[in-house]
Order: sequence, then structure tokens, then C-alpha cells
Amino acid sequence: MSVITGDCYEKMKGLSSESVDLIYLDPPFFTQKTHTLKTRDNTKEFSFEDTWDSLQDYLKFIKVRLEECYRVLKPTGSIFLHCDKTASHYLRVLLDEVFDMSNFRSEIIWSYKRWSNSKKGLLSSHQTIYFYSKTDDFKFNTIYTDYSPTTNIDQILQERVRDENGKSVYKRNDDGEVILGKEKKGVPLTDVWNIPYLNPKAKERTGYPTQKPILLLEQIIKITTDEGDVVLDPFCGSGTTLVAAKILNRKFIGIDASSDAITLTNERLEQPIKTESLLLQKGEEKYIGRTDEEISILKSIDAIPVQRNSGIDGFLKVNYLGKPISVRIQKQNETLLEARQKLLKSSKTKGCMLMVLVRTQVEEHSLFEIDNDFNKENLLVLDAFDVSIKLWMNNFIDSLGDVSSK
Amino acid sequence: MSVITGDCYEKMKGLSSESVDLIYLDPPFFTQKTHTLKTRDNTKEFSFEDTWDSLQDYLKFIKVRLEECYRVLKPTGSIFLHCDKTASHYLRVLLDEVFDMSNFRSEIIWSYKRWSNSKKGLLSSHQTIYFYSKTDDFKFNTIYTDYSPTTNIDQILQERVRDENGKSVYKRNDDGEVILGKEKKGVPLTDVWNIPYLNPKAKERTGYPTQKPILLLEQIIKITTDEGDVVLDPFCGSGTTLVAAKILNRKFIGIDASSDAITLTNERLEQPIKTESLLLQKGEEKYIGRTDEEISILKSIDAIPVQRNSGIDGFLKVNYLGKPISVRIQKQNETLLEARQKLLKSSKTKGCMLMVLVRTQVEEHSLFEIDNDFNKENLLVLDAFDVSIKLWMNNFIDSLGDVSSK
DNA sequence: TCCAGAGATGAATCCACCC
DNA sequence: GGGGTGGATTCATCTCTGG
Repeated sequence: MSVITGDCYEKMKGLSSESVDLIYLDPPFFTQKTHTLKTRDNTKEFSFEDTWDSLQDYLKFIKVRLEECYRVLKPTGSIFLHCDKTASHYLRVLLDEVFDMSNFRSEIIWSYKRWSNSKKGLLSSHQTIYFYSKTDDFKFNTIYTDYSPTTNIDQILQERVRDENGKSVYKRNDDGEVILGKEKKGVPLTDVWNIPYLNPKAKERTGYPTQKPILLLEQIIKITTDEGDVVLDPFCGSGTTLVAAKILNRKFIGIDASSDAITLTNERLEQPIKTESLLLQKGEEKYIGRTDEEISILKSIDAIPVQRNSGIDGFLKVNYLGKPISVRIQKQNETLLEARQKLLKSSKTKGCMLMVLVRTQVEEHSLFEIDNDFNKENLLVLDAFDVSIKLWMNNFIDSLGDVSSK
Repeated sequence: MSVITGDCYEKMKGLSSESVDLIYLDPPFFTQKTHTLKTRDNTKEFSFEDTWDSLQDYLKFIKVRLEECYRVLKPTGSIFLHCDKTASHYLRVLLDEVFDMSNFRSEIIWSYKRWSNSKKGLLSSHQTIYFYSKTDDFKFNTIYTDYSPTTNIDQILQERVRDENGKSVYKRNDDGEVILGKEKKGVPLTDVWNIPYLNPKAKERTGYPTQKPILLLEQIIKITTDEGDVVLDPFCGSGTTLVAAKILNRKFIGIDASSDAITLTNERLEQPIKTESLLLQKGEEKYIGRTDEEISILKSIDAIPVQRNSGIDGFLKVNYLGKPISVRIQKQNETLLEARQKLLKSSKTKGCMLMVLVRTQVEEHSLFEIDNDFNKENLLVLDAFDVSIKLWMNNFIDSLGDVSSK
């Protein structure tokens, strides 16, 4: 319930020992850069320094602060240290020193998708959060998530025993039938968290650099604290941790060296804005409007699938005179003419000069007529392979009939 | 090409300096346990020791071996060190020492779903692979993946410029229409890889502890080597790396201290088995060694693939008068006539009355002639979609020429 | 040759607006 | 209003250039 300006090393000394349930630390990452960002309306600029004389200096800086963290943490308390790839391994060595290897709990991977850029190598798309507790007797609330769509639910309900060789097998009754066991609650939360990166357009954005999504902090707070517990963030920055704590009815203490950051934090606490990720709520599957068959056809014509356009299913990777070439796959319960209408309409706004329509249904009228009509529109009609094969087999049967009747 | 029994430290000394393109290391993890596992029929038991007097001993053991790795690696080469959570940070510190921090490339997260255990805390479901190169000038092949379903594909086809405030905006011509940029390839592969853990029942499973999925190794080999390059695995265990290298036509060297492991590796190399994964489209057993294009064609004509080396790539699921219908996909560097010869020859012995040949290459002579000839043989020639599209675009360009010359 | 700073990158996804 | 589509904005970036 307090937000303090100052160096967290000094300010933590003012806190009593064993008084905090959870510490989340998001210190500088040793990027050797100054990070700045402007608010959207260009009125304010926030920045923090992350430049150091040496790695040793940096590690020394962090270590003394971790030691204070250890002191103020309750015996049931936990600490989460947020790192990126630059120096995470050295930070974890420090944690081993201060908290002991035996109190390592998890290496949490925060994984997200992000806009890419041209880079030789793999696109980095995760950050690491180390989870240590002060003792073995740490507070932990298990969160259960949904089973993955491919899980065989029947199977997980089955009870297991060990056979004579020590292998785990399903328990069976005397008739050899599998016995169903107790009901399961879901899959316990794993250490890999897919949470969308704070979107460039999200209202939650404050203009403070390196701002974290509230959803991430909520998850951390939920698993290691109950309502009324105390959460401490010694590098609170824009105050995301405190906002999440407030939303979840936890007490909170925030410290930051920058008074701009503290001002911002106080403003956010007055009026918390949280972006509910549509993507997380609906699930990625809900955005997928194409069937596997359609995707497979699109791949075989070397096209990129488009999921959010009702008339166009994809674009060819090649273009024509700088204009995209749109693709539609005829749907079931859709005539070729209807498919053509939709494709033409949607393609107009994209400035497509050429279009491809894939026929997947065998219809009454002959292909020849359609072809002639359609080509006037710069539209190519392709038959899906199974359509071609069906037509061919029908023809073949017909011609056999002709031969035999002669 | 060689599989060696012995301590990799000694054996690597026999390799020349700068002779290897890729090293994948999967050393013991410092779990302080002896790992044993039985084959499914309980006839064999494999085990290896992972107990050490101290962490220092363990790190010393690894470090001298990493130094040999550094020596044998080509200047364009890369090393991948597979770790689990226990000691990954200390291993990375070693890598910094031997390869230098500046040659750190990626922290790859291999994430998978797992059966839950009822431990207090988060269910661990990832392992870490450190990717270092010997120099800045390392070999790297970018793999492109699909766009997120939420991506606004229409828009990313557009080109961009900076406005007067330095903000990035989409480029428009004098009429205010957006201008389209270059063609898109997809999203570069990230450093978080979702690859299913070996299903306990998978055929691929050999009974050797800590076995890795082939898909994981295939991905590593693909991004850092070309065909004919040399792959080294100093702790080859059951030989997964070597099997993957063989499938992808890379040369390989494997070393392991256990002669049981080497025997098993040699058996696997004789007859590689790759597990069928429902979660991943690629990598199904019967598709081994086929190109992506062939796979997608076989899938889209709903054919059952057959093993290679005959004239037939698969059979349609439908048949004709009780006789199978054979399919061949024209190979690169193969004329349509050659493809036809092979298909006819192989189909005769199978008693096929009908055959399907998929043309994948654009050749000189016209399709029409071929069709007439071929149909006498009860053989349907289908054009792969991209062939049809190429022909169509060529025709279209020609017809534009005609119009303008009139 | 090295470092700093300018310039190019490019997909993700929420938001706003439109019927 | 609510479903769909066009737009905006970003980088714990990445690469390249010049002194």
C-alpha cells in the first residue's frame, strides 16, 4: 500500500525482516543501453539507464539487493526474478548463492509472439523468470488449465498401478476391464506461459519502456499468495505488479529510483486499465477460419492462408505486377458462381489483378463454359485433385460403356 | 558415417581441427541419479551414471570436452548444448568461457506437454538448448513458419515509409492508394519450439533413457547445415542425432562410452523409425525423405503413401473395379515421359488398371499432346497447382502482349 | 577495427470505425 | 449493435555506415 521513490537497496532496509509474502524483481537486464519511450501523444518521455562498467559491477549491484530480499521475505515466501537472455545464467548463479540451490522451484518461460525483424538466427520470443522460495515450506496455489485438445480424456480418468517390473500400467478388474479412477481437475499449470506481448495498440500501455502485461503478474501473484498477503516490487517501473496486486486484493509495496515512474505508478493505481487479451479469452482456435483441407490446398499452391477475410482464403506468395493474387477455395454448400462473387468482391478492395478459384465440388454444368466466362475476369479456376479424379473416373466408366455397346 | 565406442574426450582428439559443421551435445545433466530404463519387452536394460562428487567435478568434466568441441568446429560451425533445469546456468557459463559471450546465438526452449505429476509447484515442461557459434560468420538457414491467425495479412503486404515525426506509416502513391511491397515468405522460426515429447508408446522409442525426438534434431540440423555437412554427437546415446543426420543426407560422427548404446545406434541407423505425430503435420513415418511438396500433394489427393524406391509414390484410397489406382509424382530432374515409364512398369506388377501422374515441372512440349497419348494408357496426368498457375501467368502475360500490339 | 548512432525492419493484435 | 475489416503502432530490435 505504499509506493516509494529511491534506491531499493536503501529503502528495503526500512522494511522489517520476514514481512513480505512475494517479491517480484524486474531489474535492468545488462543490455548496456539506455531505454527510452515516449507516450503516444508525445507529451512525456520515460527512460532508465542499463549501462554498466562491467558484468562484475552489475552482478554486485544485484546481489546485495537479493540479500535484502532474502531478509524481508517470510519463511513461506517466494521470489520471482525476471531476466532476459543476456545475463540470466549469471543471475541464477546469484540466486543459488543467496537462496540456495535447494530452494530453486522453477524456470518459468514467458513465451509470446512478436513482430519480427530481419535477423540472422532465431527470432527471440521468450523471457525467463526464476522462481525461488525461501524454504521448502513455501505457499503455493495450484492453478489448473484445460486439457489440450488432443488429450484422450477417457484415458486420464483411468487408474494406474505398477506391474511386476515396475512399469506403470492401467488398473484392470478381474475381467480385464480398465477401472475408472477419480475425477481430474485439469492439467496443472506448467512452467511455460504463453501470454501475449503487450500490444502496440493496447490501452494498457503507458509509454513506459519494457512494460509487462498485467496478466503475467496476476498469474505470479495468484500461485504464491492469498488475498491480504504482501507483494513487494523493488524495481516497480510503471507499476504493473502493484496494479495486478491491487486488482487481486493483495497489499503491495513498490520502490523505484525514478520519480517519473513513481508518479506514473500512482496514476495507474488510481485508475487501473487492464487489457483483457481477446486472444487468450477466445483461444487461438477461434481465429482459425480455415479447415485443414483448405490449408493443405493453400500450401500446395504456395499461398499464405488468410484467416480474417470472408471472401479471400489466401494470397499467393508471388505477386503480379506488384499486385497480390488472391485465392478462394470453393466451400461446401456453395456454388462455383457464389464463390466467384465473393472472391471478386473482396479482391476489388485489395487491388488484385489476378485471382485463383479452386473448385472442390462436382457440379452439373460443364467446366468448359465456366472457364470461358471466368477467364474474362482474370480469374483462374483450378480443380482440386479429387474433383479431377472423380470427373476422370466417371468419364472412364462412360467410355468403357461406349466401347462395350459398340 | 562412423560410430565410435569410447570417451568422447579421447576420441575427439582423433578428429582434425576445423572439420565439423555442427555439434550437438546431450551430456549427463547432473541429476545425481543413475538412469535406467527397460525396453518394452523387458529383455534389455539400458543405464548410465549421472552421479558426481561435486558440481565442480561435473563442470570440469564438461569443460574439457567443450574445448575439444571448439577445436574441431569449422569457423562457420555451430554447437548446441542440451541442458535440463538442474545445471543449465553453470553450463552456459562454461560456454561463455570457451566460445565467448559474443558468440551466444540463442537460448532455445524445447517445450512439450507432459503427463502431470502431483508435485507441489509448477509442472516443468521444457528443456533448454544453448546455441553458440564459433564466429560471427556462422552458417544459418532461416526456416519460415506460418503467420499467426490473428495477423492482418492484407496489411503486411503493404510497403512503409517514415513520416515527418519519424513515425512509420504505410506508403501511398499520389492518388492515396497504398503501395504493395515485396513478396512475403512467412515468419522466421523463433527460439521457442513446441515439439511433442516422445509418446511413451511411440515406435521410435528404443528404451534408452533421455531419448530425444527426431523432429527436434532435424530442426537443429536443418537450420545450421546443408546436405553433405558433418554433424558430430559426442554423447550420442541411442543415436537420434545420427538418425536425423542420415535422413537429411548429412555426414555424421557419433561417440558414446557405452557399447550397448553404440550397438543400439547401429541398429537404428539400419532402419530408422520416426514417430507419427498427430500434433505436427510433418514428420510422419511414411513421409520420410519426401519433400514438402510431395507430402502436400499426396495429402490433397487423399492418397496413402508407400515406401520409396519403386515407381509408385502412393495409392488412392478409392479403387477401380477392385484394382488399386497408383500415383506417381514427377520428380525434379525427371521428364514426364520418364516418370510415366516408371509408373507404368511398377503399376503393371500391382495389377493397376488406372494410374495418376502428377506433373510438377513445366516442360517444353504442350500439355495437350501428352494428354492424348497418355490417356490411352488409362493414365491421368494432373498438373500440380503451381504448374497450372505458372502456365496461366505466362499465358496472361502473353495475352497482354497481344492486346497491346493490336 | 571498433563503437556509436542512424536507419530499416515487419508481424502481431488491439482498437476504431463501418455497415 | 455486433460482426467484420482496415488501421495504427511498436521494438530489454537488428544491421549497417561512418568516423
